[in-house]
Amino acid sequence: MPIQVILADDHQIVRQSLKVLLEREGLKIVGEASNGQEAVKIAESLHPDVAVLDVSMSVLNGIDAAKEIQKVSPQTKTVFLTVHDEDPYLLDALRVGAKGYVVKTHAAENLVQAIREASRGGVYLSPEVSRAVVQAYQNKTELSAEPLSPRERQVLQLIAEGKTTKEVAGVLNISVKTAETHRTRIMEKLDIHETAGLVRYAIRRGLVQA
Amino acid sequence: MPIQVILADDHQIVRQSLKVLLEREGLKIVGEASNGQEAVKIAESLHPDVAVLDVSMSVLNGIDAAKEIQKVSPQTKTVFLTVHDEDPYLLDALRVGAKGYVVKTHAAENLVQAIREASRGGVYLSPEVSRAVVQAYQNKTELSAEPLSPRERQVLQLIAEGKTTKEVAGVLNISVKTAETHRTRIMEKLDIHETAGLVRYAIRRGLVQA
DNA sequence: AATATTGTAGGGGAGATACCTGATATTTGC
DNA sequence: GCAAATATCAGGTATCTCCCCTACAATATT
Repeated sequence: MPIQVILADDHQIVRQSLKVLLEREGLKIVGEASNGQEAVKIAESLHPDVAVLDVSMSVLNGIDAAKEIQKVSPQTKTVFLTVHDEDPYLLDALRVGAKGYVVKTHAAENLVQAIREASRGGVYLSPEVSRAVVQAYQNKTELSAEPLSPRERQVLQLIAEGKTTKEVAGVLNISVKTAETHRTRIMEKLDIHETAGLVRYAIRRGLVQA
Repeated sequence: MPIQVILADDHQIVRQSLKVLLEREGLKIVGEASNGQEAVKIAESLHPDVAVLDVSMSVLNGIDAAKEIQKVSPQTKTVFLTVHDEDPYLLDALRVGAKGYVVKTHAAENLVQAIREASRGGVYLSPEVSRAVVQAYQNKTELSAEPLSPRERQVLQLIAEGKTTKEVAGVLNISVKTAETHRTRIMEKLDIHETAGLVRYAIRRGLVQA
């Protein structure tokens, strides 16, 4: 039985291409998502073996999506596929229990290998990033903790994408007042007190692209 | 005889995937490049019918690469494949004689169509961007790489730095209403309607740092 | 067991933003 | 030289932001 995979990437062309490539390798793409929220939904209904997630996606980023997916479909292993080879992204990924981390500049074989490895319970990291992990382990380097909770990060991302508080509430299916509370707490924690500052912070953190 | 294509994208995985997809459509991928400089080299030696170029690439970006390719292989048509759907990028592309402009969030069929169209001397633009071109033509607006006046750029920068309209007025020694007017016109020109969008634009344009 | 954090929700209010209309003087471009 | 763009200023309004406060249940943490 082929390994069942879902793909989440906000670029449809990339998704379609990956699908063709992965299916040629004998993997079964059972679902596609153009953002993290969609990915969580289809993971919940399809319970795939592996979820391949881009880190930077609109509405809900890959990291937070992975956390959600763990809850709604614990057997699903997560493999990140991303353009970011910087430590913080990798460490975030590991913290949410990633079974694979593949940088887009690398060969497609890496991704295939990561999916296969993840599906049988193993872990696969792109060469450079595994070097970073070893180094962090050796130095016992603590990762600078992101002060925001997952929900807050999600709200921040939506704000940075230009959503009003009302729209944020709509997307997340919560009351406007709750969205406002999140917003307030984000500003408090980051000590940033205007939208512009939040947007710049979100871009630095990679929650949204400039 | 199949259309001969070269692919340039700094993400190997994306390139490999696209290759598989395009070849399934009967196109012949005769070369690959991971940056603009490489793309120029292989265009020079292979003289493909079409060069598919990502706009953002290291070493030499897609726009400048296209210019070079025109010189070393005049018969090669250029199709841009990019994540950017903003006017300035499109304009740059058109200025260097692009025969196609496809946004990555769109379906792969668009890319295939663009390549086919370009190879037989036509032009193909993704729906949104062609809308922008038509609009610009109708309004006789210049699809300006920088549609803002110096003053507007200055105001935008202050906004992106987190200043309120009142503060902007203070810094520039103009009335709040004038600052407001500038803000309004900036939004009009850029077709961006929230602060968050303005900030992202300003960062992309390099007016402020994230 | 006690405390802190998170996610949820609400009341109320001052100020900012976004959009509408209008105007006038100056500079710029063809 | 005259039209277009630029920079200036103003009144009005609906909506949104940002801040103050409270509250409670579910987790985490200690």
